[in-house]
Amino acid sequence: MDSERDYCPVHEAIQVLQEKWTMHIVRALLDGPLGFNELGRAVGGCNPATLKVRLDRLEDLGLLRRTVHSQMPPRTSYELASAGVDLQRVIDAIDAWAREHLDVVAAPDAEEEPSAAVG
Amino acid sequence: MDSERDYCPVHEAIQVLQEKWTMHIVRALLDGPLGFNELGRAVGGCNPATLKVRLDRLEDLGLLRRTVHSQMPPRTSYELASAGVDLQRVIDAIDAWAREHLDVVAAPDAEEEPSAAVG
DNA sequence: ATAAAGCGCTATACTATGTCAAGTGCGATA
DNA sequence: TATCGCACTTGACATAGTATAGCGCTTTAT
Repeated sequence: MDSERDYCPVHEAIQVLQEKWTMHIVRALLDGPLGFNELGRAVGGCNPATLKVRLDRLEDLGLLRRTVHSQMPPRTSYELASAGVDLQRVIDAIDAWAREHLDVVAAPDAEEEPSAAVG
Repeated sequence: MDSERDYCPVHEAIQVLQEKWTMHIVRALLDGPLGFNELGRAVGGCNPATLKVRLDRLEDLGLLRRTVHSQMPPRTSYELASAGVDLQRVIDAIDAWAREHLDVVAAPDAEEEPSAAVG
């Protein structure tokens, strides 16, 4: 299906980023490495099954690194690789957009003009 | 659940953007208004049921505008509102990231260094 | 010493989300 | 005249995500 048209990296990127929890995971890890359960909580309660699947995929794509510190008791940490860190730009863009447009939705005050006061 | 912690627009934005097809829809509409089926095809084959749900939500959020040109035969067009157009930044960021990092995945050539030749 | 909690998962059974196919009523095209 | 295409809607289905429990072990609390 994808391979029929010429390969489009943006399309591919969107496919990855739109999976549930993925962006939250990236965002959480931008603040520094976290353990498995810790990360699950940081993103707002992702269940372990899904979390593992996402993490594996992101590791495969080279966006993050998994480091096992000890088998027993289990201790692992997940940390963004440079390709993952570069997603900061994306998160920042979303952040900027959200502050400008979603706050308005939350507080229906202005209608058309974003006015000058944002930051 | 969300309302327990203080409201976070970024989190909210991610919730919207991570729904399947949403970013593809926005991206497609950045090139100009499209009809319903046309849009479905442009995003790569979204089914009408999901497409309608997304479109309604995006309209609710004020990201796009739906214009009915005629009831019978049906003719409608979907067009980004200014809040939607502003997502261009987000798409651009994803685009830039994807070109730098996902192309490497598609063409396993270099390993660590993205080298100088990208564009 | 003993009990409870927590780590990083995995398995299982479940719900929600997204998909496919068909169908509507009419006008344009073949 | 038959077929297609428009913008959807409906309902049966497949897939994606969720909740819960549990593993073997260590640390902390009692």
